[in-house]
Formats: sequence, structure tokens, C-alpha cells
Amino acid sequence: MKIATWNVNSLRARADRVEAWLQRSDCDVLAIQETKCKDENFPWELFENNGYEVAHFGLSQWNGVAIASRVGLDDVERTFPDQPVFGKNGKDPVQEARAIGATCGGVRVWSLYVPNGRALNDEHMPYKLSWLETLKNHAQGWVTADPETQIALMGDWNIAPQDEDVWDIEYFRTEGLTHVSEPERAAFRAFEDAGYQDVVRPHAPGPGVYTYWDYTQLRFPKKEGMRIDFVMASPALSSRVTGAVIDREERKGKGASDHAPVIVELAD
DNA sequence: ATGGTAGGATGCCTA
Repeated sequence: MKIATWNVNSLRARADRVEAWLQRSDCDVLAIQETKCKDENFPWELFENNGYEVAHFGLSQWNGVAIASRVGLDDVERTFPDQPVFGKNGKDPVQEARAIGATCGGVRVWSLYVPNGRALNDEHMPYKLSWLETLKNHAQGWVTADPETQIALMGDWNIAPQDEDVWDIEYFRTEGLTHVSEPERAAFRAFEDAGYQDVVRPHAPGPGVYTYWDYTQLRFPKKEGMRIDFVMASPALSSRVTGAVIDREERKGKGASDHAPVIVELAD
């Protein structure tokens, strides 16, 4: 079985790319982030025509997460329990469309779009950190309750956990940028402490291996990227992993998302 | 030279 995660940065703008990728990737499950649409604009037939069931959670033109599967799609859950709310200037707080879970082929899959902190002193940063801590607390509880449970927390984490996960850590430090700060990295490590493993890195080691390249500044041709998309697997799922690939080819050419798909292969 | 790109309810906000 092959499971994958991909921040597509607008499903409607990327429909042809996503369909072609589904047809050539041979993936059984795809966790999608940044669909950037509501259900009424979701391209349901794209998935149905290619043999996938799909569940979507989108509230507006922002965020939006989905799971497509050809090995079953059961017990769909929109938002994780107690998912923190966010409201600009404290107004109209809402649980944003950043998490959807479903059971696919015996694996509890979560498609996650972790909030972008924007800046170290921005109000989005404490939101990001509490969002992660709340998710971690529940994820820890799921494994404690059933040590054999197979869970994949996958998506765009908006964190570069190690210095090698950005092209120039000194640039990030000098500019005071997000994604590499100690609180963000501690939030990521907390998932590891709870038993979840980054199952891609051992099969796609750095340095210089990334999942995201900014559209600006010629970041992709200059190989200046970031590793911020992860598949964090519970212990029982980790032991099934036989390989992993970051599909850097998909970042090439006109009309690419700024993120590459990340694929994990599981033993039967 | 303080730029560049790409998406969205586009002439501004988000990444």
C-alpha cells in the first residue's frame, strides 16, 4: 500500500496536474492540503473518475483539506477534538479547515495543514503552537489507548525541524524567520516524544532534500527549499514502512504547486 | 535594484 501527502495550493488551479499525478503515482491514499475551495466548488468527479473515494473539508477560499482513497474511506472526522479556533483581532473565532481524518485500508489517516505562524511575534504563532500541542495531546492519547493503532499524521507542518531542512539556516536566523524557531521545533519534537516518527527522512536523507520551494526568488532552480511536509507515523505504522519518496519532479514546469508530493510505501 | 511568484471572494490578502 502507498500513502501520500501533497499540499496542492489550490485544487481547482491544479486539477490537471493532480489527475495526471494520481494516474501515474499508483498511490492508494492521498492526503491533500490547501484545496482552497468549499464543497460546492470541489472537483468530486476528478477523484471518482479515477477510482478514488474522497472526503473534503473546506469552509472558504482558504485552507481546505481532503483525503482520497481507493482502499476504503470510513469514519470521516472534520477537525480534531478541541482544535483551537482562530479569529482575526479576536473576532469570529472559527475552527479552520485544517484537519480531516479517515480510516483507509486499516490506517487512520489525518490530512493536516498546520497554521503558518507568519512571524515570530504575530498572533498566528501562539495559534500555531496551541494547535500543535492540542493535536499532540490527542495523538498521544490515541497511541496510549491502543499501542497497535496505525496512524499517519501527514501534511504541511510548516516547521523545518532540523537546520539541514532549510537551504541556509543562517539566513533564517538573521532574518528572524519562522519555521525554524525553538518553540516550533519543540512542538514538532513533542510528536516524536509521543511515539510518532518521521518515516520519510530515513529513506530521503538530507542535506539538500526538500518538499517545498518558494515560487519567488528562483528558489526551485537554485535548489533553495525547505523540508516542511511530513508523514509522522505511530509505532505500529512505522514498523510497516518499507520506503519513501519525495516526488521532486512534480515541482517542475509550468503550473506546479510550490510543494512536492511525499509518498510512503507500506508492507502488506 | 529592497525586487521576485502564484493562488484567491483580486486592485489586496495569503503563502
